Amino acid sequence: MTSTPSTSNGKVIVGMSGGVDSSVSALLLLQQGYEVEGLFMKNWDEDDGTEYCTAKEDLADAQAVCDKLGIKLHTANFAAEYWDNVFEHFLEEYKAGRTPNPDILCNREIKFKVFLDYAKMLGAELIATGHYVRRGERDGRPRLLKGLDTNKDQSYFLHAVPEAAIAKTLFPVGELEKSAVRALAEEFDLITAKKKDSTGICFIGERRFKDFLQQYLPAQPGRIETLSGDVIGEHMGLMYYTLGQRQGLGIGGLANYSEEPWYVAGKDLDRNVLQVVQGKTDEHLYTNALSTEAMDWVAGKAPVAEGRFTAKTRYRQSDCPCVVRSLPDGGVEVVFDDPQWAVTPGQSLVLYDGDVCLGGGVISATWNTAEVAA
RNA sequence: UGGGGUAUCGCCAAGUGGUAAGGCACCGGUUUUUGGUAUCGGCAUUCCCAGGUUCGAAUCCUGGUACCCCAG
Repeated sequence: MTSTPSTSNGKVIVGMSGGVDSSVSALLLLQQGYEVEGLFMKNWDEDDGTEYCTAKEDLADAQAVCDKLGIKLHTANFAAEYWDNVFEHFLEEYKAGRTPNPDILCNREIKFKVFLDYAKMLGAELIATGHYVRRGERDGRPRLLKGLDTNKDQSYFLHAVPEAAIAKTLFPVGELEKSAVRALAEEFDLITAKKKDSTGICFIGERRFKDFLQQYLPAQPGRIETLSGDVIGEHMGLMYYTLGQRQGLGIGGLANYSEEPWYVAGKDLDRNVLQVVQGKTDEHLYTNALSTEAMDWVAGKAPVAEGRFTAKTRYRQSDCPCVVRSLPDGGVEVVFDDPQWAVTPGQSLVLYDGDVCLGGGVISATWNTAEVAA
C-alpha cells in the first residue's frame, strides 16, 4: 500500500484524534514523502461519575490507523493545560452569563501551542492536523485560508491561531472535499473510513449540555418572562441558556398567545430573569452591530483601520458583508449590511477577506444601529 | 350549596352521533469539532367519574365530582 517514505520532506507530527480526517492527513503526508509520526492527545480526565469511554475507543482507532500506515503513535496528556488555559476560562464566561466557544481557545492554547512545543521536543519542526483549512501565502507571509470544501471549512475555529504557528502546520485535507477524504480512507482500508464525525466540545465529547454544566455551575432558578413582563415559566439558571435557544425552555401552550415556539432573546442578570420572545422572526432576535474584545489577528495586527469585509458570528454561517472599524482597545466594531440572528456575547466574530481568514474576537456587546453600512 | 359556565395528551386547543385535528413542550434520529439553530420521526384505543340510550357516543340522557363566574 503506502510506499516506504523517503525522509526528504522532514519530520512531521500529526495530531491523531481517532477520526477519519486526521487518519487521512497522516496517509497523505506519507504519500508526500514526509517522515510521519502521530500523537494522540488526551486532554480531559473523566473524573465525573458518568462513563464516556469514547476517548479509549478513539485511541484504539488512532493506533489501528498508525499500525496500518506503519507509523509510530505517541500519546500525551495535556489535561492540566487544558483545564488551566481553556476550561477555567470557559466556566468563567458561563458564570458571567455569556456563551463561550472553548474549541477556539483549545486550538490557540493547546493544539497550536502545547502540541506544537511537544512536537519540537519529539524532534519535528512541523505538525499537521485534520482541519479543513489551507495554508496559503500572500506578500510573503503565511495565511490561514478556508478549506476547499466550503461545507466543511473550519477556519472559524482556527482564527485565533497566530501565523507563526500556521507557518509550522500542514493541513492535508484542507485541499480536499470530505467525500474524497472518506474515499481515500476506504481505499487504504483505514478503520476510521466510515466513522461518524465527532461533535461536542473537543476532547470532552457529546454531553447533555445542561447536565454537564450543572456539574460545575450550580443551578440558580429564576423566572422566564416575555419582554412585556409576563411570567411564563421558570429557568434553572441563566448560564444554562444561550441567545436564540428554543429547546429546553419547557414553555407549553399559553391561552392568550400564538402557537409559535419561544426563543431566548436576553438575560437580565440583575433580576435573574430569562427573557423570551415568540416566533423565530421576532425583531428582538436581530441585531446589526457588535463590538468585540481584543482581536486575535492571524497576522498579528489589523489589516486596515477600517474597511469592508465579510464575517461570521457562528460556525457554518455564510459570510456576511459588514463594515469593520478598529477600536482603541484592540477590539473592533462591526456593522452588518443586514440584521443578524441571535448574535451572542461570548461567541466569536471571525473576519474574512475572501478566502483569507483574518482573525476574530470574542463578541462583547450587540445592538441595533440605524447607521447605514457604507 | 341560588343562578350560569367549563371539564379532550404535560400545556394551549379542534371535534356537537360514526369510530380522537393541529400547535407548544418533551423524547429519539439527522446536520454540526462550542453553545445554539435547522430538519426528520415518536408522542391520548381514549376524551373528569359512574350508569343509561343507540348498530355505533368525546359528542345525547341521568347521577356524581372538580374548577370558574355572578349572586350572597
